[in-house]
Amino acid sequence: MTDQDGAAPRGAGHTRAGNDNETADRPRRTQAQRSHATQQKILTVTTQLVLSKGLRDTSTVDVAEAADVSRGALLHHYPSRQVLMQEALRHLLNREITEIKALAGAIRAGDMDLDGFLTEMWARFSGPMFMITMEFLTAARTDPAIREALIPVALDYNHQLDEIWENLFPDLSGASGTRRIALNATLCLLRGMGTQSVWRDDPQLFLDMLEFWKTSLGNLAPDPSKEAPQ
Amino acid sequence: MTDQDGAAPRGAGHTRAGNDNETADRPRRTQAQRSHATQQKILTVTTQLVLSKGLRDTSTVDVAEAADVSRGALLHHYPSRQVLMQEALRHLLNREITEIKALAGAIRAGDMDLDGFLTEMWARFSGPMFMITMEFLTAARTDPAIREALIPVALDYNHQLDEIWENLFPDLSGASGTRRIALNATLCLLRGMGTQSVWRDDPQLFLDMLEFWKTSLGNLAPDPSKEAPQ
DNA sequence: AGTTACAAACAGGCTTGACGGTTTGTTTTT
DNA sequence: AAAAACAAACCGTCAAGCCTGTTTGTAACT
Repeated sequence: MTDQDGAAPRGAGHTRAGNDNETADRPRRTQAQRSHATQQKILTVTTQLVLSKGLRDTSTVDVAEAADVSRGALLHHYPSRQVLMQEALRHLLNREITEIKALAGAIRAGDMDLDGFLTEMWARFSGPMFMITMEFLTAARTDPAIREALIPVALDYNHQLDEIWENLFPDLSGASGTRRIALNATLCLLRGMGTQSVWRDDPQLFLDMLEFWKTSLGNLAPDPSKEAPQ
Repeated sequence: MTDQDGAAPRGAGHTRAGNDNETADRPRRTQAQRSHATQQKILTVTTQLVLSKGLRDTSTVDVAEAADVSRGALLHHYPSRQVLMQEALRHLLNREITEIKALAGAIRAGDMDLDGFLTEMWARFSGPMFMITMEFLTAARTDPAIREALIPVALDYNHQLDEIWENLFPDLSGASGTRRIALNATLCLLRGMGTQSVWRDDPQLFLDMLEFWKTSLGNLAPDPSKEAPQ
């Protein structure tokens, strides 16, 4: 929505001479550029529509109109609605994974602690990304195609968080089971809070829960007991 | 599906004598009985279809066929698809609330402790009821009608759990804030676990998370040894 | 020239709500 | 108590709208 592809006119190598008159409004991009720009636009618009209208109420007509391409063009790049939605999901989660990787970098560099990490994660789980994910997740329960597309990226996502968690709780290196459990419990809490926020408008309660959880986790790391080797 | 209403022939009070010949195959119910039976059947079948096909993929034709009534009859009782789904949601959650009340009774009677309660709740949040609820919850985000139907019953549901919680943590009577937060965090954890179970098949992990959380909650009650149920 | 990106029109299927007609139960009249 | 009038439950069909995927055609790029 923000970046119109027409705003990047790179009228590079004309193999063929002549027709300079078209350079004004027709940027003359390569095929790959055209394809990529169109596809990005379509996928972005698709996730936005899923956010605003819901997955099942987003038709290919809606997507084509919002992306300002013809339905023919849409079907050219994504031969069926199913493929379109699968790709939109992968696009969304892969983008999210790269952002999570940035977080991991900050934590490794010592620029972020557990508190900041949880705050950041809550911002994500109460934001648009999670809501879109929930649309797909709900659909995945009864739609095998969505489910198949969801599982690998979700596993990748969780794996990234696992690495982050390892840096946040180095003390638990022996009890990897406990760390895995604590991470997953934390994520489930966030997910549950995210779903609650759909119908419940009580930001303070959510912050309190986060604080409550942080103190619970705080008891994990430090001294109070030596963790058993296995 | 399993029970045909014709299997319960209650040819009770004939105000009018005569016509015994019809009692064999025509039970002769009152209007109210007919209505009630049909409506119950429709609502039950609707929730079952939402569970198996998803909310948006459940058409009124599906419901009519599965409930073994004509579409005309369906539209007579529920004048639009929207109303049907709203009523199905209320039906579902109200039934759930009565079951929760039974749990509350068991806890008041001392027949159930925190551990048992959490196990029971996890059984619910990983079962069909929660999955159906998730369908409606997801729809509620973008569908105001569903949202309006959801909020009051959800509040009622939470209120019932609040009373249960009060009996489970009598020691925290002073810090009602903490208790409320702990309850909601617990529910959010369960909800998150429920959503995870859609695509993740690792029962042991879920049990471990539950155990993890139980110990965390155990630290809440100041005195782990003695809690006097007067 | 040949491939790729895009556009527009079309056919088929599905869904929803409306409508007229039929059966079943209830009330009123005699 | 029987008949008649009424109301509610129920059934089958219909038109309109939407969505999907295909097909045929045009412009752009290599």
